[in-house]
Amino acid sequence: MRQSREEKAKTHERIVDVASRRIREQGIDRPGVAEIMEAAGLTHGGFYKHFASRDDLIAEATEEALERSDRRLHELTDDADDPLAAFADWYLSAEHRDAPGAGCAVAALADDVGRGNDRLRSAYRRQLERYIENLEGFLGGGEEARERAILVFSALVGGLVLSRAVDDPALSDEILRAVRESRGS
Amino acid sequence: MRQSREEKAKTHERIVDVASRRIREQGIDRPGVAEIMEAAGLTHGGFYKHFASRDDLIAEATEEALERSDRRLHELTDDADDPLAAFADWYLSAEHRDAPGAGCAVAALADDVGRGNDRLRSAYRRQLERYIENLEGFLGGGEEARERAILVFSALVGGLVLSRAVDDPALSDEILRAVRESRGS
DNA sequence: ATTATCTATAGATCTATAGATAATGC
DNA sequence: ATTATCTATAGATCTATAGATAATGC
Repeated sequence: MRQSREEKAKTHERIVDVASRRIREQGIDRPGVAEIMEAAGLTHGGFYKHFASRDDLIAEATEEALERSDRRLHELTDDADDPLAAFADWYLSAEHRDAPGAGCAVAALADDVGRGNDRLRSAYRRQLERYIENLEGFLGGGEEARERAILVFSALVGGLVLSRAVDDPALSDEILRAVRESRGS
Repeated sequence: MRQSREEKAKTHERIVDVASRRIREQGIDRPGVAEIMEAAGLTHGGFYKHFASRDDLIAEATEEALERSDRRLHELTDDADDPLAAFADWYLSAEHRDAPGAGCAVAALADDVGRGNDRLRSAYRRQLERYIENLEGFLGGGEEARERAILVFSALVGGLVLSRAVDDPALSDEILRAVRESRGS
């Protein structure tokens, strides 16, 4: 059942999309090649005609997840009156907390990338820089805007990962609320 | 080469110590039973006389790493004039960033615990509550001290994990400095 | 003829167990 | 006699490859 070249490109994309979701949900180490291929509607044997290795897919999937995070930021803020509020309210929402597979890769993969290879760390740094630049703009630019942007984004990431790790829903909500309402001030 | 009961208890502790360090360095999934036992100076066969399963060791090692984080906080702050500054300065130091295996487990294991089982999440929540209570005290108590404690700790955790994940040393230092100097204000 | 995917499997790695060994402790 | 650790290995799982199949595209 061979597909056309165009179909193959779509298949490739589908594998990367599935993987980019699974690694945010399960971490970089857990999802196996067979699991990812099955979720993409394929058998695992064909995998190596698309990727040189599992590591290669993970790197592509990480890059895709990070770029998707950037597109999300623009969707949320491009037309917003108060872009910082729009972004922070989504970032620290229960919806975002409860759907890591569709959420910010900078938060979901922070610890994994900290232990990862150069390709992962480089993609991660590029996306973090984009986040910081955007927040800097939201904060009006000026003298200490970059420093404040870094502080605000650190609090958002920290609040989100903490809210996901605790087993007490009330505490989890409290964390989201506390960081959201202060908005780093 | 049998050891005494007392020796066995020490061996058990040594295995847990090694594991608590390795999981902070490599993540919860990576270090294998054989690797941990070898680092503890043992062969892997004896492992199951100490633990029911690998999961069981990981849970004990996570609990140990979290409690160690609490002891560290007290060492740093019990005699400090400005306990918040003493804690934040260590938390966001290059030394802490560069030695995750000996550092705060709440940061090193945040994403892993978010994907983990109830035992891990429960231990994590208990340690996070202790951190918050202590920071609340450092902030002088009062009306909004708890909310501010949550905000400050979120920024510390976020700043640390971001500084570890990026591949640019200058940016990494900048993140530590930005969050440290603002101290959540 | 080429190639995208499938079936089948080799080889490596990892958890867990079985049985042997040798020192402890009743 | 009991038991802490060791050697050896079973069984499962995972990455990667080989060869077959069937549709594309020169």
